[in-house]
Amino acid sequence: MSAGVEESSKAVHSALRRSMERLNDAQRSAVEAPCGPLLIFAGAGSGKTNVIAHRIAYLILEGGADSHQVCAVTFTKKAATEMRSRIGLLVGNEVEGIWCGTFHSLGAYILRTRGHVAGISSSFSIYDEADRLAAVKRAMEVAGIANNKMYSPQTVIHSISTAKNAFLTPSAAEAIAHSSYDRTHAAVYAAYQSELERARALDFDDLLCQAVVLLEQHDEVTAELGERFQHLFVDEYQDTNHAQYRLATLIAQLHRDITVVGDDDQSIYGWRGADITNILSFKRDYPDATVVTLDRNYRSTQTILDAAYGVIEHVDERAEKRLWTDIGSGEPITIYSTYDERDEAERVSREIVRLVRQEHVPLNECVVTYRTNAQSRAFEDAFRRNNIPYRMVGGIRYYERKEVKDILAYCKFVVNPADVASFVRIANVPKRKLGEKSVADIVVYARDHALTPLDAMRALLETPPSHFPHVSVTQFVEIIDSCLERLASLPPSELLKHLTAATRYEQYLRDGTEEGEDRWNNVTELIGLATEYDSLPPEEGMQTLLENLALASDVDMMSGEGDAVTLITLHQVKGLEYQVVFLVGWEEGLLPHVRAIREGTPSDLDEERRLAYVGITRAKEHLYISHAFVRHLYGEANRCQPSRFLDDIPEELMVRQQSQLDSAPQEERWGESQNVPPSSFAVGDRVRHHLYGVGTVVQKDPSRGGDELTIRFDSNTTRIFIAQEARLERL
DNA sequence: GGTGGTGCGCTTTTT
DNA sequence: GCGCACCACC
Repeated sequence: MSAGVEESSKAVHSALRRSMERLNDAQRSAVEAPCGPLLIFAGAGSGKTNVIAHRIAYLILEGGADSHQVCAVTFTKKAATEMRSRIGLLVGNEVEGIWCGTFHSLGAYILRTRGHVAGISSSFSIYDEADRLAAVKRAMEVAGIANNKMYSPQTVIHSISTAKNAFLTPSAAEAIAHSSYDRTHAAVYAAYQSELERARALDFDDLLCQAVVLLEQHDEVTAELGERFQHLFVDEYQDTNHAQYRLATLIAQLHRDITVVGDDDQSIYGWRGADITNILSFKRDYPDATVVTLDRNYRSTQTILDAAYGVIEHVDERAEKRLWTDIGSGEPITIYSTYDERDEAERVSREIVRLVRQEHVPLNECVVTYRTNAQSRAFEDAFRRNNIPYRMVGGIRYYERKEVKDILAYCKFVVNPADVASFVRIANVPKRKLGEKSVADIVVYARDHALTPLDAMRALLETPPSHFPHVSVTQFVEIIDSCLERLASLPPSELLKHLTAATRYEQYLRDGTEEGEDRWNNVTELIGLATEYDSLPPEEGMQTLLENLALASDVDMMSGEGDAVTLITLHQVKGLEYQVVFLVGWEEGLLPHVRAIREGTPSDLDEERRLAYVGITRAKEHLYISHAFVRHLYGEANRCQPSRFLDDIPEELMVRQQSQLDSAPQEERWGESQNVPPSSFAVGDRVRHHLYGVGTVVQKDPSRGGDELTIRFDSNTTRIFIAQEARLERL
């Protein structure tokens, strides 16, 4: 080692020591805990990522561990990127050796590099949700099951996913089925799985489950991997499902150096199979485990923490902990009682404008968070009306746009010509007179002769049946062949350019409309994205590009550029923090969601509660919570009661702002009031509403809480009001 | 085989 | 209130 390198390594060491001086006692004990099982209960805003980064840095710099033996698993790619850069600040270039990624990418990595011992092709495709749906539909056809109310693809997908997470093979699922309903699902599962095998494709569940099966059946691979990843770190442990739990356990089996970090209070993925008992019984799995609780919060005011505690303390099964801070109590929480979702969005918009103008809050520090994606609409409209820039996370994802999916499907098909889902998607895009019927024929021929769709087309061109679209198929095969020839030599971005040229995709999209331009822009954006993989060996670059896009989440794609308010769901906002947080739609039926109330178990309600908790703890300084008395769903007006969770926030922490507009007094809970005298409005009356302007009463229905008036406004919008509540002015 | 109309079902949350 | 699936017609 040269003197220069030694010098710089000493500098890094002292940087780490200086940085560790800033940790509190609990954080330091977590960082310095000896190798071996370690459980860190890390409350919201307790400096969790910082602690993991320090522990890994400490392990490498002070403990002499090789960075190549460190594996850090997170829940999202964004978290992985964040983790990697934090570690990099402490250990410098050493960070390059660390394996850092999501559980699904870990599964993909294991299967690509070692799957061959189980007969898994290293060029397998990853089927996303849409591919999976299409495959289930094909499987239902093959199994002769009609798509009806009894057997919808959605319920089948759910059954298959549940079966996979329980490590049931199709035949095992069939064996334990004790109703014709279950047997039918098992039959579709079997057809679906052979559909995937033929396509050399794995779905999201397979990435985890098949990796586990591989390790369980091949001790030598487990041992090799255990050596490779001697130090395992798992973030968001409360969100791990059974398969992820087993994967982590298998990797850690050899060296037993596993650090898990999580917060049972932030477990919100139970519906997706996450098992909160994984974290609660870590001590049972590893009796010698060290347990550290981080309960000092560096993010929020005490008011916000107390509100959060008020909501979470009612959860039955939780590890008791209460966050504290020395930041001070700060501002009270503002509660907005609003008329409907439009009013709610308008109030939030005006407050954002005020915050920006008067309190100089950057828009980037404002977030609006809701339970369901559908709620974003009212806010998009209001923000556009008020000229407030916003960015929306989720909704129509970039990589789910048709044109992006089409181009990616071409790439997937070139990399893996067995990929039926991709083939079906692109066979006739752009239109080349290769219709549904012919495509189906090719797929069936491929299935019957154990060929890839590509080879099936070649065979069919040799001995074409009657009415075979010879010219179209030849054209298509030529395009794919031209890409195949270049796959090993052209970098991904160049191959994409060749592909768009060969398919005349630009001409196809740029039809002169503005929408066409947008769509072509999405394609060029994709080509730009692909250049990031150009430095890898071409084929590997393409493989990695496809894998990263398949496993990217919305939050990963969220750009931090530009000054804008963020619109995001409660699930996706976990892990993020903002100066000002608006929690909207706090109504019975939305939060908690009807499904948790109606057909759910008490633990489903607890999960809703934790969702509320996650929302509250995102706020650094200002927290606003709003609810509406009327909410439009499926175009219909629904009366709503404020969420029960509002009752659990101590009254002295909040300031209530009733819409002075059009709602009844707060004490009077909606739906409780009876015998409201009929209103004096009649069909045909001309009225004025302060938000919607002038309109005509077109319908009047007496209801429990007052007369429901349907009013058609001159602006052409129709709204339903409760006559006694809405401040309507007769003209 | 492609296009355009109608009707139905749907919205939790996502790697 | 919208998107998608199905069907009738070109």
